[in-house]
Amino acid sequence: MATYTPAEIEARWQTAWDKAGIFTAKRDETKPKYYVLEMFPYPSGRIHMGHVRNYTMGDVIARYKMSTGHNVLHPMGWDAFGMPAENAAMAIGGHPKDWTYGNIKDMRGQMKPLGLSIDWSREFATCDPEYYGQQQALFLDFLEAGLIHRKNAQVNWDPVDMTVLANEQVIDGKGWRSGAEVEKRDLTQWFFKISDYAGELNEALQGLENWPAKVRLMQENWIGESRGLQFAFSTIDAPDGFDRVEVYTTRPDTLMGASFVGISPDHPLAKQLEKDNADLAAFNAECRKGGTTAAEIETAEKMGFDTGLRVRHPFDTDWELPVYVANFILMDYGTGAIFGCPAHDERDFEFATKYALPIISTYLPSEDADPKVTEAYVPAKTDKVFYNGGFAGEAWQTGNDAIAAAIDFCEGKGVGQGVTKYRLRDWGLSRQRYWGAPIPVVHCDTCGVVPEKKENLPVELPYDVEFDTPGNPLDRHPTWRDTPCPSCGKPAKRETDTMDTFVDSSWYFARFTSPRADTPTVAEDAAYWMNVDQYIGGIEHAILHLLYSRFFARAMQITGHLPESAIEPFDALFTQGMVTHECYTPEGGDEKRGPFFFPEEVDRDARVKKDTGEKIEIFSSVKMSKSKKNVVDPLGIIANYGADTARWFVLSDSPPERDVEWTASGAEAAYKHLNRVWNICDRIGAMDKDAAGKDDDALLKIMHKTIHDVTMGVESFGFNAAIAKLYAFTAALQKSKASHAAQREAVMTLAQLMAPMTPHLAEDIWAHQGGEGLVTTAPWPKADDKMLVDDTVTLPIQVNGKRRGEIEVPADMPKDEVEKIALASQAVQKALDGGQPKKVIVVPGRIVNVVV
RNA sequence: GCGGGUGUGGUGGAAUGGUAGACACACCAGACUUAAAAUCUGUUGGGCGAAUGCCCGUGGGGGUUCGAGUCCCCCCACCCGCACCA
Repeated sequence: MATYTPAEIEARWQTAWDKAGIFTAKRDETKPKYYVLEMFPYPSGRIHMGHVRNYTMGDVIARYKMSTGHNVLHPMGWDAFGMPAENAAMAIGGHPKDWTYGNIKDMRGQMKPLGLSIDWSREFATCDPEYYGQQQALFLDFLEAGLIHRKNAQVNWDPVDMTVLANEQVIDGKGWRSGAEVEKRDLTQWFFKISDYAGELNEALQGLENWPAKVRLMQENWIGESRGLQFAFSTIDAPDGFDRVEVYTTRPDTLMGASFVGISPDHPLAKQLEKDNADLAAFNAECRKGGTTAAEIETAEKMGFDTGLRVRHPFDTDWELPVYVANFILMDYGTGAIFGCPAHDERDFEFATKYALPIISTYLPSEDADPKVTEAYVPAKTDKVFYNGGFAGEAWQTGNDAIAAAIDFCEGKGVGQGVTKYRLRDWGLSRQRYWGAPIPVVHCDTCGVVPEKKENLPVELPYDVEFDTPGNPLDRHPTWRDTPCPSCGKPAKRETDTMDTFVDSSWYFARFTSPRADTPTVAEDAAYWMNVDQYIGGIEHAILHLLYSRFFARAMQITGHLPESAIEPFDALFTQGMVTHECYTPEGGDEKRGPFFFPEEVDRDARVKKDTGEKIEIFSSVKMSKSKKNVVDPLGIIANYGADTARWFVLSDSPPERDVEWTASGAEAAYKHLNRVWNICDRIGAMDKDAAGKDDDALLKIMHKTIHDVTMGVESFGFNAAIAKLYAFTAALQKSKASHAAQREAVMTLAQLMAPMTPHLAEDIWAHQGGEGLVTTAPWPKADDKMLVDDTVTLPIQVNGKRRGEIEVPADMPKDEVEKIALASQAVQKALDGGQPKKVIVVPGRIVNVVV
């Protein structure tokens, strides 16, 4: 008997697919197109199980769509710019470019054995000058269209290394290399005006019906639309030019509970006042220390500084409020100034308690509540509110009404106006780093900031750079910066900032439609292939990458690079879970700190380390990471079991949107199953072709049900459920005594249904059974509706919602007859005990419930 | 701090508001074998019972419903994101 030899089978079929060229996508107006895309990988140098899972899911969709008559585009590329390449250059020497391209070569070599249906002819890396040159062209077009502007922004500054740090390089407020306390610094930087599109991006979320609701919700919260009142406090004896302090509030209904005005340490007024106030200057400097992340700012202790300045309440000019500088107020949001209402805001309450400011209640939680405020009362939007002073004579039913009514009231009194604001900030794209796409502008002493001419693109990165000192090597390069001004021709300097890598990934999906063109896109190709029909990637990209891409699609449409129909570039989105694994430490080890052992170093069942016999501890499954050593190398799995086993396993055990735990026993089981399928094929091949069988119909009935269920499963990302059905079908086939013809039909259908998941094994079975051509290009099997319906159904009988028996009835029996039979059943008779049922619910084909 | 998510047997998980635990792992028993491995068959949520059966059970507590793992409210635990990581 022959045995299943995945290594040989897989290599053979991959060669066959290559020869047939079936994955090369060409425009074909006669077929419906289908564009399936997995988020492209960062070339770290090694594929991991997360990649295997992500690309296998995309491959299942791509192969399924191919067999249902679609013209499929399924490309792959590399998100190749970014810090790790520079870090590697600094840590181990070498050059980011060499490191990156070396990694790409390695990873491509590791991905090919997976047997993915990828059109490799479209492959590119974002660090290819041919790609980022087109990106620079887009930048220039966006700039001309007014979609990009320059302004100041804060960065993390390491005062010892004299360099800008990424958030992830700031650890506990200190630089990761120098250990120096990080400062916030202002730099002039480029920004995409994404905030101009906040309203539109927010509104269009509603049309993204095939996106997960949670991603839409996360984006909605991120954009953060709010309706509020913008108004000004007039100041008393303030410096020139600061007669008023503009504030924005979403809670104008609590204006009569104001007790202080707070401004950001970066507010112009704070900066003006600190000139004559050393203590305030010191306070502001303290606030500028620490990281720039939202989490750090919001969890930092609330600190304030009384500037001594006073303002007048807009509704009572005798009422004076102090102006504090406070560390929790962001200059980027609203006007950088707020009024504090401690009675109805938890943060303001904390602040007012700390600095002994008045706490004035305007609402009470109930009519007879104690008016003495011991904690902030924040009415929910739908809460009934009980008015307690404030705007005389105004009374509102709920918190929500109160806000809208307060805006009307204030506008009527000439105090400010209602405005809609967004939390979304403009997208800063400048990075003070080498390994990114150079921003194609020139700084000229005469002409100022001048865009580079398109014919001079790409502005290529110089290769001869040094990483021995921190900071941006482009700044130190002796000649690269020198260039004639594109406007006046005099000697000028290039900008040395490069683009955020999120820019690279914000349009790559469009580039795949014409990857070699000398314009960013080609109209006919973009029109044919866009949009991405199915996009697949990690939930960690739910906000930034996906929001930036949506903005880019709009910007590219405005500048003529994408058709209007591609304004939302991803028709359907699927966010898949991670691959996790147990962690192993020595006995008494720490779950978070280790030290850790690799899975192959331990004997899991004996709970010992293999070489030393040392006892080990097993900790729960978490995301695979190098630091925890809980990684399983896909290459090892492929070498031992083959790619089909790896593919089958990552699809089988968990729903795709959830995390999947990699277990050695699970992988082993997947391998055993594929062996079983192979053996069944082998057995059927050896059968007597003419021998009579029995129960052919039963086998074919299961077959058609499986076709139906697997088709539904694949269409709805229910891969794990589809695989469960395939297990059941396999078991039925294994036990079947049906005729050769029926069994052959069954095993060939099994191969077709498995083909998207385990394509190599499926091809081999198909060929063994004499199937025509490749199973990959064979049309998807169709379930025969007649075979799906059963003549009789088993209905559970419930009494008061508890299962008490069952009846078997013809599937098409009318409701009243079912009811009769149910009532006559032993279980119901017993429960009725001679009485009458109060109510009988018959759900046809489902259940009968008798209420007694 | 803010935002999002998850919670079902020993384990991963299944279940358009309609028989909770499909399918798989693990365990146990059996077949085959001199033996082991491989393979095949069967059992397996907990409790009570000789038994047709009965009671309990989807993180905890309430609610809506003829019927709730599923919908609503409150609570607990864990995970993810937070704008210069990709």
